[in-house]
This record gives sequence, structure tokens and C-alpha cells, in this order.
Amino acid sequence: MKTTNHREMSAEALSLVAGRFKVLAEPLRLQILQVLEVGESSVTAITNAVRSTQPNVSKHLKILQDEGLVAKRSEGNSVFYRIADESVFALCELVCGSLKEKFTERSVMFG
Amino acid sequence: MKTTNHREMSAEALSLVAGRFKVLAEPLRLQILQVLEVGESSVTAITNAVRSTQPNVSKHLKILQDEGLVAKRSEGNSVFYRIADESVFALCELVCGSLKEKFTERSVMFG
DNA sequence: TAAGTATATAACTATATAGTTATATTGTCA
DNA sequence: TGACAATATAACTATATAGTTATATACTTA
Repeated sequence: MKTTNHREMSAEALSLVAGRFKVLAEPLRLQILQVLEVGESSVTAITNAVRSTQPNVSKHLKILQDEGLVAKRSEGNSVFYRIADESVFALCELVCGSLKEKFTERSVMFG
Repeated sequence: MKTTNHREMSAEALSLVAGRFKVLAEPLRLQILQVLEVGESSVTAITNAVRSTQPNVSKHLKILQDEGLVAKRSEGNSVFYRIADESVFALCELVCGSLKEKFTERSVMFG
């Protein structure tokens, strides 16, 4: 049974979808997700991996968590974050494919 | 042959992917895309359908076009826009599915 | 040509947020 | 307990952009 109705989508639903895209619309957050794709990681380790500051990374992690994309686990002094929603990688895959097509087309335009 | 390398992604590539998400991170632009999903449409018709102002819709259409998501065709006085990249609908589908899961989980949390 | 219609653009305002710096909080270990 | 380490948060600044209003541009038709 198909439950999605493509003919109409409430303003609220559109806002939620846009909100998900907004969370992914930040290169640093995408980079953090890529780090976590390998496996769970502490805030310090993530901070080093993405070459940003700790407060900035913490803030982005909170945004990702609020959106349900990552989850965390405390161990002693450290907090380990992990991917909580694998669909983000499928999204990135789709975008990469589309971008590749887009640039191929434009490249062809110039012979 | 698989061409995408998941281990590394350049800062530039991440910016492009984030940029695509940014374009989709606006409810009104998603609404415009939904209107165009049905078929090509003039700026005036789109403006009426999404209940916004003409200049605002024109601006959003330009953003969508720059990203390669829509294309246009002039006919007399009017300009007709159409979907140029169907992948956006697959993206929205994925997000909708993920959001549904997310809210189902949270709903279950409350019994 | 003049009036009307459709679209695009420019200038502006208001708002959201990424990044920084400083600090608070919490846990570890000597 | 005191010093240190890891994380979170608050306050701030700078920047980006959605929406509005006014206007420019281009086409149509009387």
C-alpha cells in the first residue's frame, strides 16, 4: 500500500522536509557525517578530523542530533557520536550523481 | 565501474553538495517544484499556485535554474518553467521516508 | 504609438545562523 | 581536594538571504 500522496503536501510537511535539507546544507556538517560514516567518534576526534573548533563542532552535533541524524553515548569524560540515520548517505549519493550529470552537460556545452 | 570514492571528498565537492541541499532548504522552492512536477507552468501561474508575490517567485525560480533544477522557455510575453532534474523528487521521497520513521520512533517513545 | 501584461531586477529590511571567545559543567586522576 | 581534560553553552559579530516595494524590460494588441 502506498501511503505518500504526491498531489498534495501540507505546508507543515514541506517545512519539515526543507528543515532536513537545511541541516544538510552546511559543508561542515556533511564533513562530520562523513567522519561518523567510518564509525563512532568523540567530539575531540571529530574536531581534529574536520579541523574546526570544539564549540563549533559541538553546536553542529547538536543540530544533527536534533534532526535525528546522529546519536550520542557518554563514556567517562567523553561523548561518542554515531550515525543514527543512514539515509543521509543515500541523499548525498543522489546529489553527487545529479551534480556529476549537471557538470558533464555543461562541459559538453563547451565542446 | 564505481567512480565515487567514499573515503575522501574534497572541500569543494562538499560545498557543491551542501549548495544543492541549500537550494532545497526552502519550503517555497519545494512548493514550486511540486507545482512543476505536474507540468510546465508560467511564472504567473506558479505565483498563484504557491500564493506568493511575483518578484519573490521569480527570484526563487532563478535560484532553482542556477542549480540546474528547472529550465525555462519563453513564449510571447510569458516564460514557462519546467523540471530539469527529476532527482529532486527522489530526494524528497527519501527525506519523507526518513522523517516518517523519525516521528514514528518518537511516537512509540510515548507509548 | 500608447496602454496593458508578464517577467526580471534593484534596493531595502528583517531574520537566521556560522564561527569565535569566554565560561560553565562534568568527569578523571594525582 | 585540586589540577586537568572533555564537552556544552552563552554572548557576540559578521554574513547570507527571504520577502517587500518600486521600477525596468520586453512583448502584445488596440
